[in-house]
Amino acid sequence: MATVYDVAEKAGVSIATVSRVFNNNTVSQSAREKVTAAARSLGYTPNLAARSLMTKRTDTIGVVLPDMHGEFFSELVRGIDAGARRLGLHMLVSCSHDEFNEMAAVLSAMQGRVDGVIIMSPLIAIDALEPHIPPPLPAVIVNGSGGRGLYPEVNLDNRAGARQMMAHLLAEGRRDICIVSGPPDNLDAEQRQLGCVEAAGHSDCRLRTLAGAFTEASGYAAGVELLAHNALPDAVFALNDAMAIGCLCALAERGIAVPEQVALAGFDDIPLAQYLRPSLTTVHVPIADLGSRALQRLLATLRPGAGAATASDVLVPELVIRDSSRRACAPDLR
Amino acid sequence: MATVYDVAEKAGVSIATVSRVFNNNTVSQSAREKVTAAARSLGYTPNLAARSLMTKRTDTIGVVLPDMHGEFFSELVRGIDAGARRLGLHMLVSCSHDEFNEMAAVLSAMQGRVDGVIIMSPLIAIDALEPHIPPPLPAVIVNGSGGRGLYPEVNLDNRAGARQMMAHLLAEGRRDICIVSGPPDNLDAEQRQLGCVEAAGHSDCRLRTLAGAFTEASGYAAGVELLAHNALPDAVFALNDAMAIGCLCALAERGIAVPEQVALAGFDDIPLAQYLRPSLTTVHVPIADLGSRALQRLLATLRPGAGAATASDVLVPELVIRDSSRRACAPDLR
DNA sequence: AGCGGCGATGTAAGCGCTTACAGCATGCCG
DNA sequence: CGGCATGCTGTAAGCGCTTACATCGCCGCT
Repeated sequence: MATVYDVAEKAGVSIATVSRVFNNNTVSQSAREKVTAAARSLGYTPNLAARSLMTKRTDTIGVVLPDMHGEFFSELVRGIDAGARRLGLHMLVSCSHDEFNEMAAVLSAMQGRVDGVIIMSPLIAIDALEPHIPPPLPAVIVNGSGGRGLYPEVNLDNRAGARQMMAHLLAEGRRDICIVSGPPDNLDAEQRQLGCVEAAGHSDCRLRTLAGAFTEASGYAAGVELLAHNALPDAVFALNDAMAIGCLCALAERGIAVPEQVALAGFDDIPLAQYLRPSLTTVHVPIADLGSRALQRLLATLRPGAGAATASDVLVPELVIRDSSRRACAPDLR
Repeated sequence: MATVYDVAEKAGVSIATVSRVFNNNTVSQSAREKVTAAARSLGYTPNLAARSLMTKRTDTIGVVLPDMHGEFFSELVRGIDAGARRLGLHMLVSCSHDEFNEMAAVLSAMQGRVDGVIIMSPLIAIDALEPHIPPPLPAVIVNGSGGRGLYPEVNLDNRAGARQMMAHLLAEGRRDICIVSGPPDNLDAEQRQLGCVEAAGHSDCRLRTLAGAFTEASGYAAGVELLAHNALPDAVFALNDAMAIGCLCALAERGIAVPEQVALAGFDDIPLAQYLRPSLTTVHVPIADLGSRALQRLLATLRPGAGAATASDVLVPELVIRDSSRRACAPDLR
């Protein structure tokens, strides 16, 4: 590999000039041309390790995810990537498998490789995690909670989303609602459930809960369970779309008509929610926005004064009403 | 940040000893203990930039993806991540948006940040890309084609998968088959289509093609198109599951019974394919395997002699027959 | 004509680390 | 008891880069 010395020699200038050319500092036009020509002919690329040794920057941001399953994860990364690319930043991605020790390990391994990290941690409470974030490392928490304000957070208002959905179901006249919950200790799941309970509290409806795990299989199981006891509710609100799909499958197999006999609702608005039969009523979560917002926040701490930090860091999801919950089900022919 | 010097001073040893402790070289037990104690109390972490400056390794591998949409991408990354973690490697992820210039830019930006790259490029022909891969950078191509053997490749046998599916549809007695194709220039799509044509050639069936784009929306549009002309085929083979779902939606809306009137098949076997009504017959693609296989391959070139390089680098997908294509549709009650 | 100022360039000092090499005990051999 | 292999440890030389500081023309000014 060619170094600054090789380029300097070939161009007939000093290494400082070469370096300045690559860092957009003041260099005469003629010198700049000589250097670029020499660099090209030698196939020179600055050694980034050496550079970050001097500058103490890596131009890389770390992304720590709970897991890498499904739509949700890819959307988030996409949101972050879009912004990062524009700013010439790279993305170091790792996942913690929702395991505390792994999380700590990942974090300390990122130390020195990244300028900052975006941590998504719906399962692990942030305050337990904080001591494990290497102190000088700027971090932004996405979708976590329980932080003590040490790090900026970007959250989704899961509770508000759940309340909206409940309000909709109640407005449609549903009074016996069954929630299919998320995995234990999952913060998203907890918040969504909380929202449901809140909304139900203001009404005269009956609310039951069935255990789920945010997977299609668990939704299916919940649907089967529901039918086994011969006590079909008015409406089923699965706390994410994957479970709603599983549940829909179980209901359809047994010939239960949705939404005529039971209304069904999900949460997340994954792309194909609208292509199910019946199309799925759900809560739209702007996942990619969550990612790009987190990046903005991180950059605000990284390069103070650069981007105006967004005022709010709570995104409110939006109710999407489709066929699976409509009383008068006029087939939507688009 | 503490450096080797600080640790050395605190531990009463030389910096060489400190370094040796962190690189598992021969150090006396007593020295090792003193150093680890000092390091811990100072919160010392080796500066990785400095380390790679010396060792010329980054312990990071790059992953260049066409895009970051959906299940496919996340599965692939998951497959790579799993292996990388075990080996203490990091993952630098970027995406090229299927754009040639972006791809070249991403690749050159990775230069010096990674020890090798895994490139997935179903749209951009490899031989055009090769000149843009920085020469000293080991690379593995996933799911690309047109390479001139400069880099190892890991491919999926899309053709074989499509042939299997066609054989199945023919065996079920379908004779008027409509393919919903993928986006133009997409290699996966081309191979799958080729497989279909091959299989049809050996039979007396009629084969038509409708343009698609691997999205739910394009599948839906294809379904609408099919119905508009009042010329329903025996079977629809969408070249990926997303389109099959869109198509199923269109058919269901018009009251077409699947599989009674039309058989429907997809390709990919995304997790929820089995939770559709009817459950979707498809071709199972071991995406995560593709990723981990690529990683193995990359490591074989990175650390010669380490892992026995896998003999084959073509994965054959597997036919998964579900309800959407069965003649006698006994509802599968699981 | 001489001088202050300014922009372009070169020199050299590190950034924090690994590692070749040398030095120094120690224990064993003849 | 001297000599030598052996095992730790320290010294110092970089890895390739950025950047403070010094240098040096050169211009425009009085």
